[in-house]
Amino acid sequence: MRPLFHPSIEDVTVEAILHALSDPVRVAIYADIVGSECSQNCSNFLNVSEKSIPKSTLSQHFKVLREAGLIRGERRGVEMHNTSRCTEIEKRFPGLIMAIVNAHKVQLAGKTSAGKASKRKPGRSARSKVH
Amino acid sequence: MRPLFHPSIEDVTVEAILHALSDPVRVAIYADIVGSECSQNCSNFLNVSEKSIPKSTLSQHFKVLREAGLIRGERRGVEMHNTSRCTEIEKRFPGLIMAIVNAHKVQLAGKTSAGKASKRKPGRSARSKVH
DNA sequence: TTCATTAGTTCTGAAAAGATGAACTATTGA
DNA sequence: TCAATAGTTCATCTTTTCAGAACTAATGAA
Repeated sequence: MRPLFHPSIEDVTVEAILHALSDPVRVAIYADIVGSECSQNCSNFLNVSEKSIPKSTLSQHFKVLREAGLIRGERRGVEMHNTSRCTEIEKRFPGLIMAIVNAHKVQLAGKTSAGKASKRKPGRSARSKVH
Repeated sequence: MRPLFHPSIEDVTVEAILHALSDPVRVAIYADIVGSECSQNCSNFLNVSEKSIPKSTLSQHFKVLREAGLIRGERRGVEMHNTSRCTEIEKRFPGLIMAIVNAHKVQLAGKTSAGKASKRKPGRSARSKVH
């Protein structure tokens, strides 16, 4: 198996980052990786969306995130450990990642309180996470 | 001719914004519109890229920007006046537009000084603008 | 060792999105 | 009324994305 490609930070482009994060599944994945202490493997995201996503598609999504320079993927035995490269990117494009992740939070918050203003269900939050 | 569609600000999504700005031609157009006092019509952008862009393609690009909620297009007589909706978007997604536009500036700056560090040609800047 | 299992990638064909020339619409000015 | 201009829409081609099937590589059990 061909080793995974990761661009060096100076080759990372805004276009690629925006493109990668313009997909709802990919931002969801990325937000989870950024927001989690421990690294995450792909299978944790099989149900990131309403309908479950085929693993070939997930694999492609991870590839897009990797090749945009957003995450680093490391094979650890049989599974994959994905970590975010956000400190590197923060250096190159200050504020970019924060702004995007925040904007997404704003949007999600708006969605759940769509019908009745700021009254949210007491149940589990948007996506429960396995740590 | 069907009147132009503009989403109301609460229907604007991060995904659509990122997608719209993940295209080099579209960010260039958008940056120009944001950075210019007077509104811009489409034909000003026929040479926004190295090779000239067909007007059907330009028209599509403007449509994408409009429907993402990034710009407002108004027919004034025979031509179109495009203005940015950045203050609205700033309210909904604070810092987002700034971060993206800045990131793009960083990237452009890095490109021109690629060979010799921070020594740039004295000529015209990346794109000259007709005001 | 050998085999089954698990995690992920690659291949391939189908579906969706994007680009663009040609035809069209609407406004202006001669 | 007609030509010119600015932009849109349509039809077609190209590119990208999706997802099932087949494949690879590591692990653990027999």
